[in-house]
Amino acid sequence: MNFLMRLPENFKEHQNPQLFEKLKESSLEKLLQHSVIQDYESGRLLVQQGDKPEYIYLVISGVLKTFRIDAEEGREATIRMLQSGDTCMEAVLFMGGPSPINVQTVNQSKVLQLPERIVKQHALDDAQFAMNLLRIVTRHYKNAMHQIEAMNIKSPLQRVGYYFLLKHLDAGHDNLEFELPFQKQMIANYLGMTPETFSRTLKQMKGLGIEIEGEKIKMRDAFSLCHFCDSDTASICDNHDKGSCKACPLH
Amino acid sequence: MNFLMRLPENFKEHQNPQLFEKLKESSLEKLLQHSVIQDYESGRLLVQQGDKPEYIYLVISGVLKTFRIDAEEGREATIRMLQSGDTCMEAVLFMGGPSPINVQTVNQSKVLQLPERIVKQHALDDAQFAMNLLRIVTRHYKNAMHQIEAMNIKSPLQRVGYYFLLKHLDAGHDNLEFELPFQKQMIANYLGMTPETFSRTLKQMKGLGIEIEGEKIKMRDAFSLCHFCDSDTASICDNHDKGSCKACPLH
DNA sequence: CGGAGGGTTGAGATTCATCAACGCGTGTGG
DNA sequence: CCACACGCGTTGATGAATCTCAACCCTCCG
Repeated sequence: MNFLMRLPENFKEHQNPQLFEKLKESSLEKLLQHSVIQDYESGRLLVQQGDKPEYIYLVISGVLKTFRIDAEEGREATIRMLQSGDTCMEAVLFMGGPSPINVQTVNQSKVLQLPERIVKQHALDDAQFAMNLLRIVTRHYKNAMHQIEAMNIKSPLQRVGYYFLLKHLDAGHDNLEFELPFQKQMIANYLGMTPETFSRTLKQMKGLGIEIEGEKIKMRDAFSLCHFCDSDTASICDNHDKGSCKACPLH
Repeated sequence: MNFLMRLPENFKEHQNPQLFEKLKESSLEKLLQHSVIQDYESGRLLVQQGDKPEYIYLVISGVLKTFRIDAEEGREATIRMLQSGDTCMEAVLFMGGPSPINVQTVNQSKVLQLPERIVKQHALDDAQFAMNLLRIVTRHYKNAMHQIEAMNIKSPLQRVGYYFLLKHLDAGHDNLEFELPFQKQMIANYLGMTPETFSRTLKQMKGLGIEIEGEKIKMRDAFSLCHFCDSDTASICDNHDKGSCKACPLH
C-alpha cells in the first residue's frame, strides 16, 4: 500500500522533503511501507530525553520543536523548530544511546513516523538515502554552529538580524517582506534570549529600516540586512559580489 | 604504499580513530593511498571560514581547534578542540557550500589529510565508512546540543561541572584524578565564558570537593560530580542505577 | 636578567534577566 | 450578547551576573 496516497495531494510536490530527495520510486516505496502517519494534539511530547529513539519524524503539517530541558530549574533550550517537510531524530538514531533531546508538538500536527530499524537498514541498502541522511544531519550541525556562535559572541541585535537575514533569503532577496514562521516566544528562546529582550530588540531593528507589524516583517530596501551577512549567508545571496552589497562586513 | 607505516608505531592501536573503525584492511588501504601527512607549526590556519573544504583532517599528534569568528569584533567562538585520533571537517564536506568554520593548530601538530573527492567516493563505495562518518557527525552534533544548552540555561558552575564530569567518565569513574586536556583559556572559550570567570568558577568547585592543582583535578570521592549528571552522562556511567549515585538530579 | 604568555585576583561597568503590570485579541460560558 | 479569563506580546523598573579592564604573580625561555 502506497502511503504517500494518504498524504495531502500536494505534499510531496510542494514540500519535497530533503529526506526523500532523489530517491528511486521503489526505494521510497519500501521506506514508506513500514511507516505510519499520526495526528497529535498540541503540546504532546513525542520523545523525552533519555528515551530510546524509535522513529524519524517527518512533519506533514503543524509545528514541532526539539529542545533540551534543565532538570533542576525546568528551563528549556530550543534546539530546532520544524515545519512541514522537516525531519527530526535522524541524527539521534545514529549517535547511539538514549535521546539527548525532547520532541514536542507546538500545534496540532500530522506526522509521518519511520521506524528506527527500517531507517537503519535502508541506509545500508540505499547509498542515496544514506547521503540524504548525511546531508540533513550536517545541515543541522551547521545550524547548531551558528547557534553556538550566536550565544557566545553575538549581541541580541545581531542574533535577530542574522535570523531575519536567513528568513529574508528564504523568501527571495527581491521580496521585501516575510513572515515569522513561529511565535515570538519560541523564536526568542531559540535565539537564546527572553521574550522581553526579543521584543525590545525588534524595536531596535526599526532604526535599521525594518518594520515589524505582528508577524509581518517589512524591509525598507533589500540591503537593510546586509549588515548581518557572513560568508555562509553570502554564498546563498545572489546579490553578493555584484557590487550592490556594500554594507556587508565582509568587504 | 601503506601510509600507516609512516605513522607512529602505536598510533592505530592506541588511538583507534573512529573514522577507521571496523574498516576492512583493503578499504583502509585504498583510503590512505591518496592521503598525506603534514606537519604544521603552532597557530597555523588550515581552513578559513568561506574556504572550499578540501580535506578531512585527522590529528596524529598535537592539538587543533575549530571555531567561528566575528568579523567586526574579531571574537572567537570555539566549536571543538581536537586531540590525536580526532577528525574535523567531515561534516563540512557533506553539507555543501563553503566552510562555516576555521581550523587552526594550537600546538605544533602532525595531521593526516584525506582529500575531499576520495572521501566522498569512498563513502559511496563502503557502507561501513559511510556509517562511521554518520556516527562521527552525529556525535559532534550531540556535543553541539550540549553546548547550546550550556550557554542558554546553564550557569558557569554547571558548565564546568558537566565538562569535568565528562572528563571524569573518560578517565574511568574509579579514577579520582584527571587532567585538563587543553589550556584553560581555550576550555573557557569553549564553555562560553571568559578566562576570568573560568578561574573564579574553579574556585567555587573546591567547595564541592574538587581540588584543582594546575592541570590536575582531584575529586574527594567518586560522586562529587554526580550533581551535574543528566540522562546522557548517566547512560555511560557504570554506577548509575546501582543505588550509589544519590546526588544525581535524575532521582 | 628581562620579557612574554598564561593564570589569578580585584573593582567597576554593562547588559540582560527578572518581576510586575498592562494592552490586546480570542474563545468560552453565563 | 456580554463578561471574563487566558495567552501572547509589550513596556518599565530593578537587580544580579558576567564581562571588561587593570594589576599582579608565576613559569618558562632566551
